[in-house]
Amino acid sequence: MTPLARAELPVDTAALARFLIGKQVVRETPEGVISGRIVETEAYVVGDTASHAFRGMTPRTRSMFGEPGHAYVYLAYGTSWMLNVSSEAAGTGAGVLIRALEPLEGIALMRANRGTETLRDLARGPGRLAQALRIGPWADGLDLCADGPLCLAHDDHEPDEIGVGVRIGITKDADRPLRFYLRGNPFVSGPKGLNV
DNA sequence: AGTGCGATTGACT
DNA sequence: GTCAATCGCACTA
Repeated sequence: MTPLARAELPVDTAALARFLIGKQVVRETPEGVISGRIVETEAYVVGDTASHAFRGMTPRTRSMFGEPGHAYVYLAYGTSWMLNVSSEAAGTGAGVLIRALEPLEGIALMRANRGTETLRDLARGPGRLAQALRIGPWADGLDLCADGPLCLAHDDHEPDEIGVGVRIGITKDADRPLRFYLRGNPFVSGPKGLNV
């Protein structure tokens, strides 16, 4: 398993969000490897009022302002951890939210982490994804382009058709087409009809 | 120091 | 379909 090289990541946030569709997230735990294919992402771009980075760097968002290809992990609604990939040049705050995975390896571990047997529910949604991979605050700032407990990787799978739509669950800047997903993939989150 | 509010989820009608 | 849980953060004063 070779991590994605930082040099091959598109600098532009929306381009990176699209690029990451079909790539893999690989999680190495003491119990074994967990991996999944990225089937849904959202871009939080420069100048985006929906982005946590919009008002400048804060203690929480510092990872969005570092080198690209690092994890930005935060807690949403006091209940769910979110995994993002930092984008743009160092000093610029932007990132890509990984919203859903198609489980590949370590499915038994994912079931144990999630407390459910339902394959479709293991990593469909950003909070579920983080729970399935046991991603928490420890991963904030981690380099995702290096060997380690969590990284991004290539996938040999044939590229499917990528759909574009509006982002889910936000109120500000809600009309921008910054959500990317694999058309028709059953592991894409969101209300029915948003993955067609 | 106080307060309002989410880049969600799961339980329930 | 509706709705509460839950808490760290950023904004106001």
